[in-house]
Amino acid sequence: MNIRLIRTYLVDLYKLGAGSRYIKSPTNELAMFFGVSQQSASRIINELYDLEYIDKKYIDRTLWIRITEKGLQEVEEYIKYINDAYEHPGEFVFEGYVVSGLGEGAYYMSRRGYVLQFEKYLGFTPYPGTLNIKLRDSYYISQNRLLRRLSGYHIKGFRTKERVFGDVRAFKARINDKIEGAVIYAERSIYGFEMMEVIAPVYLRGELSLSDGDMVRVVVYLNK
Amino acid sequence: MNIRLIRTYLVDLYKLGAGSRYIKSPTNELAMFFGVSQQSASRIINELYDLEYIDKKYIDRTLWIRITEKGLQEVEEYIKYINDAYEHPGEFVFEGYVVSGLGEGAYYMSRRGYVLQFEKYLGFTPYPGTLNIKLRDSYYISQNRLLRRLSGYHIKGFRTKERVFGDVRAFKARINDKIEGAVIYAERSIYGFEMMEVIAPVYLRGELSLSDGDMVRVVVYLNK
DNA sequence: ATTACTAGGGAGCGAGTAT
DNA sequence: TATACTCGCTCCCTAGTAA
Repeated sequence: MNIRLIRTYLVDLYKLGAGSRYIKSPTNELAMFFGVSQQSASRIINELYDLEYIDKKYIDRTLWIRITEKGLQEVEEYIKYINDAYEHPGEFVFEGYVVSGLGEGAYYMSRRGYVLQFEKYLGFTPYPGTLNIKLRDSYYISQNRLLRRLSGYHIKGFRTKERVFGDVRAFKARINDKIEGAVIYAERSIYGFEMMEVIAPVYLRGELSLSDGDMVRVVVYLNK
Repeated sequence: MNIRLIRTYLVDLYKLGAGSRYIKSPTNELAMFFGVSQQSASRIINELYDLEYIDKKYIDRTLWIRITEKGLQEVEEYIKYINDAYEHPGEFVFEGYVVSGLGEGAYYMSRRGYVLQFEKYLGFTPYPGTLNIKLRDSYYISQNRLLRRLSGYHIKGFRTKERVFGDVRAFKARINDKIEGAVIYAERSIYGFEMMEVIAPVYLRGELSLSDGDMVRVVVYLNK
């Protein structure tokens, strides 16, 4: 079954109280609650059971169900996403810790081929260096994976005599609710989705008094 | 398209910022965000457009979309439901105003055929009379429609020489976070879904100092 | 480069009905 | 009375590709 449908049915079962105990759930009643036929309710329950999102048992041939741990995780993640959508439309909020990079950010950020485009698209001249952030938990990591697939500003790569500089994509962002900068994704990044690279017109570690391990909040604008 | 799917796609578009302005939405990017193919994203967008949940326009052959007023209502109602599920699992919360009934509640509540069953299933002897509540808005009304379809406690009807008393269904409930009573649904109710009838072991108007027009909060337990 | 049509397959649905 | 199987129909999905 489609994961989108699974989530909505699990929320309905959660609403009925199946998140904390077994509840009596005759399929014809579930059917009314779901807005489907009795047969579909039966099928849905059995599919959720096969996928281990719910447990079920029968008392006098009547169905009792309870959401499993796996199901609860799915519900809670979904509810978190919905709330986040409501509270932060058009933005992705990230939290993570400052870590030291390999120091090569300064070199890249100061290449004239990039700088001119950053100025054009982002409206500022980046401080020569990037702030590396290790995201706090899996929710932010999966959000980062998603963000990275969106297009944002397209900074074109170029080549010099010595080597090739790949494409970079950028999204404007606000760091610690204070400084306007950007998140950048190098086309061939050495980092996985648990890391973010942030640039700004100023030296962020200095301006925000940041040291390795400090928590940082980055709000990425999707349409700015 | 299935209303459950519609809602999830609308939430995604809302998250992308389409709730407050037109956003650039190339179908291949939407596809990645939705987790479907480019072709499906295109189809989904056009179906949402046909159903008037979104507006769309093209700039240089690229799609820009915005959620319509109708779409926003759908999203907001859905988010409200999800939050409610999270905050009140196993309960339906209602708010409404005290209104005067036709006074026939006292007569019904004191029929021995009903009283014995109320005692058995609900654990209290109802005060002879019902508190009539007119629900505050459409959200509560649709929730009441849903609740009424669930089974709850089944109080069987009976007949006397004079007339027939129909079946009644009941759910335990807490009134104004203070008194434990029940919501009852007469099989052949004269009221629509905008009304609730509440009973309790005590005289609610007296115990809670209620007059016509006062706001009342009823928390219905689904599994109690 | 971007949208969206077409065709084929599979998922999801309700009615009828066996158990 | 309850669950859930079968069947036929529709809806939904993707790949290929036209515009």
